[in-house]
Amino acid sequence: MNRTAQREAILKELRSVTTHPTADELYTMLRVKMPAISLGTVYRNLEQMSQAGIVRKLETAGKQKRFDGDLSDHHHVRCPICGAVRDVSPEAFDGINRQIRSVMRDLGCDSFYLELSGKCRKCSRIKESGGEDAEA
Amino acid sequence: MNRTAQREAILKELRSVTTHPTADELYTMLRVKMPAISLGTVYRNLEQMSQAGIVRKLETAGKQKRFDGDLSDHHHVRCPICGAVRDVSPEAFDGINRQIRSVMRDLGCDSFYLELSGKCRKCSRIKESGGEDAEA
DNA sequence: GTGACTGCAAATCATTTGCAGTTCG
DNA sequence: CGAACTGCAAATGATTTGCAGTCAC
Repeated sequence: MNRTAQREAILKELRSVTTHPTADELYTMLRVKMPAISLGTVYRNLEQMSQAGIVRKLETAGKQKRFDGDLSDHHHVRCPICGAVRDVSPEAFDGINRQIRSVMRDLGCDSFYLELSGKCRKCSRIKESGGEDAEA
Repeated sequence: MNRTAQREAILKELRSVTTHPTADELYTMLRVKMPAISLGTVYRNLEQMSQAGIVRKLETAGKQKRFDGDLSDHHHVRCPICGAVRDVSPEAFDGINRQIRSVMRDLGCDSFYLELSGKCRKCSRIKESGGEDAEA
């Protein structure tokens, strides 16, 4: 894998945020500094780096994939209204993860993905029915 | 919600299998008995019934959505090679689920999805590199 | 030099939607 | 009858891919 300005910019941008952006959110962010970058390149590099284990492609619900530059072992909360994803601190899951891994061993599984669902701050504020910018 | 032959056929078909079919797998299965049914109708009804809580739309990884007619509380194992989804018996997760729910309470979350990853029987047989009908 | 990579545009694939004609209650 | 539903076909949205020109090593 070669070093290219685009790849480095993508990785740097992804690592600088905790928002688990989608490919095109990243594309929009990147264009500020690098106006000529193309969406295809963003997709290609994210895919490549996730294959290489440099970034993580999240297996979240919702149609757009989200990416995470933080490779540490942690889980996510996804807002069912707007699709935003935030991290949960891993400590609370220490024991739980251990137990899940033990069950996995019996089942011959090799990894798992645990996603919580809970409204984000912004969407909690929006009372009832006033549903704005919804996602799946 | 009206009673229609299509809706009943879809629900009956979905409940008769444990394969967690995608909309178009279901469409193919249904056409045997009901050749005139359309894919759009299958999609529309699955969406509707999942909104109504009659069936479950799985939040699995992979691009195609899968559906489950079994509403009982259970988790899934997804084959990373072919995308097939199978159930895991809920007993092993009794204690784990309880602990997760307790953490969720602290975080203000209201549900969670846990997906294991493990090769299905068929894909395990395929040695190395002989990768056939892959999915995401 | 050549293989990896880029921007661009067209292609693909799953899913959704508009429409005009049925069917259910 | 009126609302909910259907089949069909066209539209949408995310992602992928083919291509011709560039860049990294």
